[in-house]
Amino acid sequence: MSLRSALLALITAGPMTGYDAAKRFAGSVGNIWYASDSQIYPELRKMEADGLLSTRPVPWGSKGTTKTEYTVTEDGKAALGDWVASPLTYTLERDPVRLRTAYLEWTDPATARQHFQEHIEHHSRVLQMAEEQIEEITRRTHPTLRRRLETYDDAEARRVVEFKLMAYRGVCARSQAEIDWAEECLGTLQAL
Amino acid sequence: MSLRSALLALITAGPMTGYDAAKRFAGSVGNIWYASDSQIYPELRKMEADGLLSTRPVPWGSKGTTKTEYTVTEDGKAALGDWVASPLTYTLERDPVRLRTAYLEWTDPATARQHFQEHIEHHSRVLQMAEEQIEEITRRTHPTLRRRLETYDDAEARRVVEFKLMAYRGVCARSQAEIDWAEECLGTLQAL
DNA sequence: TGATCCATGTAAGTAGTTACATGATTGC
DNA sequence: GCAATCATGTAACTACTTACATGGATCA
Repeated sequence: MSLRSALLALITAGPMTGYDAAKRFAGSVGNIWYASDSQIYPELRKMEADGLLSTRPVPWGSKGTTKTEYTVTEDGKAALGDWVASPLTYTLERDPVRLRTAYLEWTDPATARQHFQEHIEHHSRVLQMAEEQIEEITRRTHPTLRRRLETYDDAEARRVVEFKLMAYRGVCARSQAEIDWAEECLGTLQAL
Repeated sequence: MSLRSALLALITAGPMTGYDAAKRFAGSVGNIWYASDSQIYPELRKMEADGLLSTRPVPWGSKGTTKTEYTVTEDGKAALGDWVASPLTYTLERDPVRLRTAYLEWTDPATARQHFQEHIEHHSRVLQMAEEQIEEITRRTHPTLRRRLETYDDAEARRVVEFKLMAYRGVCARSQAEIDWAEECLGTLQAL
């Protein structure tokens, strides 16, 4: 139900169409919980069917065509509240990187080195993304956040901003740890 | 195909029955790539069908019953080699903890605090598990590793051990980073 | 004789992936 | 007139989860 919660949380920032939701998703929550457009559209419909979202057709173009605008219902807000308050279920480790690392004796040193280098590159990209988000959140230039903050007073807004920052600081901390680890491994590899 | 690779890697330590594989899995690779018994048994059969494992019935009990012993074939070893050498595909972030964190304004401070405390508890357990594994690997008392090392000479064995250690050091580094992050968040929460 | 291993699954369901599919609109 | 963006999906597949199911062997 994470996708559902992510969408619910996103749309609490304000009513938006499916397309708009998909775009905003990619620029905000999607950095933390990735979902493809082909997952988002059907999920929105299911959420409407379940009463978490209400819809309103809004005209689009000149030919009388419409697009669908979604708004979070009271039930939707309640569901979001339930979700944040429910205990997280931690699934047991399932880590492709560590799995690969544990059996690197089955390849040559050059390939092993490359494995760690790619890990560093990947997490450098993630780190950069997270730092950009932190920047936009701190300066409150992030479009979706901006919209969300309109409905809060100053003290509440500070709280809202702080939680978003915590999340991305976590992403940074994690990626930095991954980079440090991979660099240490590269060192050990040399010595081997 | 990670489960398949994990099983392949496990059974390169030496021939084992399905039950034995499931038990050893839980005590070794399973710490890095969890799988339930109900996933393991059918996968072993599929791997046999695909020629990665060969089987031999071994008698069990007194009533002429048998259990199946699996051995990695040459094809299986080749597949394992291909897998370690293939580039890892990094999927985009999908992080339930960060997702939850980003929307903690939808709950009360006490629940928010609990969220981070549970995170710390979870990662403390993971950290402890990884440290235990490191201990057993370093002292070479780990039963599956011990069996694996029989087929290697001293220099190779050192290399094999080192990769296992790298993997678990990664698990430690990650969990430690998670704990540090959650503790920092608890601090920020107080100040809020 | 009862608990605890040993031994091996199936069946139904959920979540997510990959690839494909289509047409209208706006701005240069 | 053409590209980019707006708008919205479906279909087939893979991986994993949850819950259930069964019976022999060993040992106190």
